[in-house]
Amino acid sequence: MTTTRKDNGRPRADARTGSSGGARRRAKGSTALASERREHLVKLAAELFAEKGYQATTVRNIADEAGILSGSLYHHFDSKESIVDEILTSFFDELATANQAALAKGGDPREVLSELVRICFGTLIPHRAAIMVLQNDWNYLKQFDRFDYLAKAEGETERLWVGQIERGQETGLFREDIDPKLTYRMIRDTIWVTVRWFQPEGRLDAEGLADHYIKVLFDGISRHR
Amino acid sequence: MTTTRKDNGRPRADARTGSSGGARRRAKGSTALASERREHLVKLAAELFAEKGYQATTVRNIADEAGILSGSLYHHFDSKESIVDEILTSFFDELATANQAALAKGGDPREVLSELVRICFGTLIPHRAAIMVLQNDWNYLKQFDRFDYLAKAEGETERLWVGQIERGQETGLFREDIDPKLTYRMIRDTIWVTVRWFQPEGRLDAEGLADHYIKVLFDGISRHR
Amino acid sequence: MTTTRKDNGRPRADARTGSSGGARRRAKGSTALASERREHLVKLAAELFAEKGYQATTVRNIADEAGILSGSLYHHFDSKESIVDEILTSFFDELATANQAALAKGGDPREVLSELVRICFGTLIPHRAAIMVLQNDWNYLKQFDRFDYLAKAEGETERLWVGQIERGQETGLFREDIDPKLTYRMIRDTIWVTVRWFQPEGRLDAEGLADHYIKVLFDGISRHR
Amino acid sequence: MTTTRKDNGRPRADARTGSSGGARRRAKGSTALASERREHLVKLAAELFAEKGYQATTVRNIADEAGILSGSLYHHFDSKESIVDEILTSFFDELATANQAALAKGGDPREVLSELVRICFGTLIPHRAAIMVLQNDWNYLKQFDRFDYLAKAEGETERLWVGQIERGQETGLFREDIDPKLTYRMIRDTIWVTVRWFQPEGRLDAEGLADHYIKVLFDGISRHR
DNA sequence: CATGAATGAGGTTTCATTCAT
DNA sequence: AATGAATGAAACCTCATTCAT
Repeated sequence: MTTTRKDNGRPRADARTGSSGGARRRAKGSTALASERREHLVKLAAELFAEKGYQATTVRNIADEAGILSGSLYHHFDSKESIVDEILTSFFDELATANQAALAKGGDPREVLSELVRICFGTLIPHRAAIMVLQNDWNYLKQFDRFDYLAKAEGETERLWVGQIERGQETGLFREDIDPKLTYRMIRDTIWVTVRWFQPEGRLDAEGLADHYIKVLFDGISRHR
Repeated sequence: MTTTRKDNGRPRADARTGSSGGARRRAKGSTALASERREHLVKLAAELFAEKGYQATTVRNIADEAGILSGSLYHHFDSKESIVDEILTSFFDELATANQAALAKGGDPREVLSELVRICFGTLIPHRAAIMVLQNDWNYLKQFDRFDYLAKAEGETERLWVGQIERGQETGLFREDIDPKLTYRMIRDTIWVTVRWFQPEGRLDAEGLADHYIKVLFDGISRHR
Repeated sequence: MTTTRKDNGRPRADARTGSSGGARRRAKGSTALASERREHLVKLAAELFAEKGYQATTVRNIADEAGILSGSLYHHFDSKESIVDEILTSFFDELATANQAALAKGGDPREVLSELVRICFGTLIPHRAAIMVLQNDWNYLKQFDRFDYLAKAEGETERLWVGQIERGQETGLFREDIDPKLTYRMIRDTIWVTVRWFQPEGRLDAEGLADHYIKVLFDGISRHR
Repeated sequence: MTTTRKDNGRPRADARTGSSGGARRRAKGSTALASERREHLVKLAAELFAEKGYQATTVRNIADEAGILSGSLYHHFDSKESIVDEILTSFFDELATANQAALAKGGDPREVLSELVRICFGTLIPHRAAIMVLQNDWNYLKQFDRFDYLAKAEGETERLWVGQIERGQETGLFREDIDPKLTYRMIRDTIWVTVRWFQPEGRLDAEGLADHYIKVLFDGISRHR
């Protein structure tokens, strides 16, 4: 996972070259340093993608930011797509891991759901770019086979959430008159979409946001006696 | 408002065109028919923008869909921007009008807010494209001075909603421990973002969605007593 | 066959666009003129391909020759590949037709073979570029699925020739101790490869070349009795 | 000839390097081993050139095949050109030597010509790559001054062959009604071009091919009484 | 002897837009 | 109202080559 790679770990559908492709080894020394440079570039790209959008960010923009020529980027990455892929993969991997942990920890559905919400809000700062890209450019990216895995990952997450909501209904914790799937989607969207206006330096930090949302989510905005 | 126009009625801060571009409108013959053709083209463009995104949709895509050549589109529109402008303006105009009406009708904050929510969900179908563009491409479009008016309109809407929430808190209808502005944003985002997955033919129609959401919004997902 | 087209008549494997692609009609008036311009460009490209090779010729080279910008070429053609495709298709179509005609005319194998040889030499001038490209760049072009049809066409031609040689052996006209397939290949290559040095203005024209070759082919270079 | 060299022994008309590049050779330690490594690399490159063509083969392809990075190739070679140069030189040197030997051996023109033909076919396997490159990429390579020597070498070979054919006509061995130069070219091309489809493991080996061709060449494909 | 990073030039292609007809 | 040709800028990407380490 931390080796120097150009193909982002996923198999490429590179039909044209065909022929040999035999010798692409590399395993030597400076993996760590190479990775550092690479990660730096990814970070620069991520910021630009978040700011201007994936499509509107040119590879020259990225290269300029890094102080190199656009062609030089291709020493580190296969393509513009593979940069964004790396950003998204990193996000999804971390999210999946955290979700699994929350589930493993156990607790009643309300506790689990709270934890899941907190996890989501918790990614807002470290994975701001990934979430921004997903919000703004997913519609564009989804057309490429390369990103099919994202839809799959989202499907699994949905199952996880919906499962908890249903369990909550069965155990009498949650109202019966809400649709689990619909509710999940609204929760999900409500959280992620905050990335558009959320400012870490603002009045509320991510945790504060989470608390606020959990409050509203479970009990609504009405005053209950 | 219904004349054949190329400049979309709004003054543009388009430095490039300089001073000459002022008087390009026409007043010729079949205004009505021309307008019809124009609206048809806008509708085609809207669908494409919604499907593929504004940036990813080329003027050729639009022209192809209309069965004409891309250059011919410029008979009807100044630019690609002015097409999307038209789509967005139409949406915002209608929304503002409806909002004003809801306010004028009066009622307690809970009733007004319910109505505002219903209005939002009500635009999901007729203005699907505009909302989709706003969700996916706003980050890109906002960089152009031309679309500054959208941010302004949004600001006004915010004031309107926040006002109602605050009134609800003052009159004891809503909890004191929620942040009005934050709450507004979450409501707003939650509603609009549904455009991404909402399918009119699905289990729930827009009205059903609205009912569901209002339920959760006011009372949360927890079972009370 | 003579309509204005960008896709060269063959289906493209354009997976990415997917979506709509509905309206690419065109059937109107100036087909003839459009075709003229297009054919002119093809001719310019053909000359360059013949002179410098397909790979070494840039679309900018072609555009320069035509006095336009490289991007403008894409108003007429899908891609550089489709230009060369057009050149090759035109050659193969004509050759296949002529071959069929020669076969239909009948005659003993020696007569038919003579005619086939003459046909090949006859294409040397009008289809110089296509033959040159086939000689020099086929190894490169064959890797693209798009050109699979060329290999198929060549296979059919081979069957045709080999059939005649075998018939010649059966009827006692040709020696039994030659391999029909091998012989065909040598004849074929010997003819086409002349395109590298053949000069229409030289001592021998294409017909002279053909006569000379037929002489050697049937009776060898030895003096017989 | 066997020293480690980067400039391939031949003076380059390479204006770019200017005056400095003259003294870059090395005379250090393991000349023999270095030479071995070098030859190995040339062989790898040769295979790729033969398979994909010179232009289409990138230095990265070659480096990949060798399991090193593309930049590392420049430790062994001046440039991509000097690699192919080495391949071609080796072929031409060997061919010239063999041709001289055939001439020195003497015999009547038919015997000499047979031997020359056999020599050509004999290079098909050991110098497959060189011949392939000459067939496919000569048109491209000839534009560089560096390869002028190839045209010169070919000129000498032509004189040699044509001389034998003319001698054969004078001595009554060959028909008078064939053009010596034309005939030479056809023989030459017919032989070399087989490299495109010749498979050592196929029905006929190189010698078999030579026999077949010599048969047809001298006596034609017709049955003579 | 090799790496890893970068250069710089140039490649094909895209696309909003213009304009004479 | 539309065509068809072209522009011009810019996009992504490739690749031979250089060079400090």
